[in-house]
Amino acid sequence: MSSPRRKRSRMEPMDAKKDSAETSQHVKVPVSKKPAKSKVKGPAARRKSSTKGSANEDDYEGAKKVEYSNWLMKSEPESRLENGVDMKFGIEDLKMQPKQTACWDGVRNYQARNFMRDMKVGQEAFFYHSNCKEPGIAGIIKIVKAAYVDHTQFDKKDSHYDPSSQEENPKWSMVDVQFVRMTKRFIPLAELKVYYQEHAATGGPLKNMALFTRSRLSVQPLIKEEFEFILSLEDKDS
DNA sequence: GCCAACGTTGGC
DNA sequence: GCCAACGTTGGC
Repeated sequence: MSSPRRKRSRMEPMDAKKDSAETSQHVKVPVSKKPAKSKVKGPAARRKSSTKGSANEDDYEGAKKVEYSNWLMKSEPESRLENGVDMKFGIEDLKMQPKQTACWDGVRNYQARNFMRDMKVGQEAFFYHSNCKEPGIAGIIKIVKAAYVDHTQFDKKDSHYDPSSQEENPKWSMVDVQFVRMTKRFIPLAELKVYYQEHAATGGPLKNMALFTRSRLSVQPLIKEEFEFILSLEDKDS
C-alpha cells in the first residue's frame, strides 16, 4: 500500500453508494498504491507483467491454486503528502475509526487488487507499517467485508483517482478491515528478514515470504505456516 | 535523499 | 509481442 500510504480521512457520510454496506466508513487507508494516473486504455487487461504471476485477473499459479489463509497489508504510519493529500494511516489511525473499521481503498496494482478479491470475511491479516522509521508488523486486523468497488477511483479529487476506470466497469476494488489487536510486540522487518534469509538457505516457514520475494506488493498473501511462525515470534524476546 | 527492484506505458 | 523509457515502492 500503498501500501499504504494513504490516509486521508474523509468520511463522507453518504456516499458509499450502495456498495458499501454498513461497515466501512471510508476512511481511507490506503495502502500503497500509487497515484493512479494511469491510463491504459483499451484493452483493458494487459496481462502479464513481469515476473511471475499473473498480473491481472487470474491468479493461478500453474494449476494448483494455493489457498491463502491470511494476508499482510501495508500502510504508512507517518505523514507523507501525495498530491497534497496526507497518506498517513497507521494502526493507531485504524483504531480511532468508528467500529475500528476502515475501507482499504487506493490500491492501484492488479496483483494486490486480485489478492483483495480473494479475501474472505473473517480472515486475519497483519497490519504492516511501511515507509517509516521502523518498518514492521504492528498488529492484526480482520476482513469484515469482501471486495467491492473502490469509489475513490472515480473521485477526481482523490489522490488515487483513475481516469481510465469507467463506472460501468470499475477497475479497482477494496475490502473493509477491522482492528483486532496489536501484536504483543512490534515485529520489525529487520528481524523477519533474518529469519527469511535463514529459511531461504536451509528451509523454514518464511522461505518464500512475499515481503521479501515480492517486496513491493502492498497486499500480500500468507500461508498458514508463515502466519503462525510470525505469531510465534510475539512471545520471543527478539 | 539515494537507489534497486520492478510494474506500466507505449512505440515499433 | 518486444522492449526501452519511465514511474513507483519502500528500505536504508
